[in-house]
Amino acid sequence: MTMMFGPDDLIDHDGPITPYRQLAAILKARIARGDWRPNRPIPSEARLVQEYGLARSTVRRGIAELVAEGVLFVMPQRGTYVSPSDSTEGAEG
Amino acid sequence: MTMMFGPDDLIDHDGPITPYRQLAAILKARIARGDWRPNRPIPSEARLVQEYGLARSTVRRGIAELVAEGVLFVMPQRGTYVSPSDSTEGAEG
DNA sequence: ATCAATTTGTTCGTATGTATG
DNA sequence: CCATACATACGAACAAATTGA
Repeated sequence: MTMMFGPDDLIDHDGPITPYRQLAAILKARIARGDWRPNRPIPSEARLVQEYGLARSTVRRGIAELVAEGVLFVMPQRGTYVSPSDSTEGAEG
Repeated sequence: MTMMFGPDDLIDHDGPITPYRQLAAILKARIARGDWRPNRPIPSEARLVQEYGLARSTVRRGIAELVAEGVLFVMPQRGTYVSPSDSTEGAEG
């Protein structure tokens, strides 16, 4: 299996895949990798803006993608969190 | 081998070859020459319209020709990209 | 209660690019 | 050629709630 994304992967603004989809894929990969655990917050939108060099609207779009997938959930004025998974977790808990 | 087309080649509107085929040949030559790399966008349709003095429909027709050949691929609302080739491209990454 | 910093929610404007007529 | 529609991206500004001092 090949690793598609990493924590320090950069966004390819000229690539065929839209930046917000690239971000969604990167965040998804980082979650799967365990960078952020269930019920734990991911970096703030502002932090992701800095880290990946994207506009905030683009970051929000990428996050919205994962919220729609159930990977993330948002607590307004609090943060964006990794959804608790029903199958993946529970091993060591 | 001889170089048939170049970046600043012009379209011969009175010649026996239709303009859209001339454009397709020009673009193909420029890709082979390395003007645009795999997974990188070629100039926008509007840009090609200006550069070669063609109608947009003609540009689109020429592009469609190369898409059919697998030389280019289009990402809607994003751009037209050079297909990643397995044999035509150079060894240098 | 006041102040400041942080974080998500929302809207507006501008630009680019394809899709279609 | 022009006009319209849609999708995407960036930038800026403001609102609302949270947090900590």
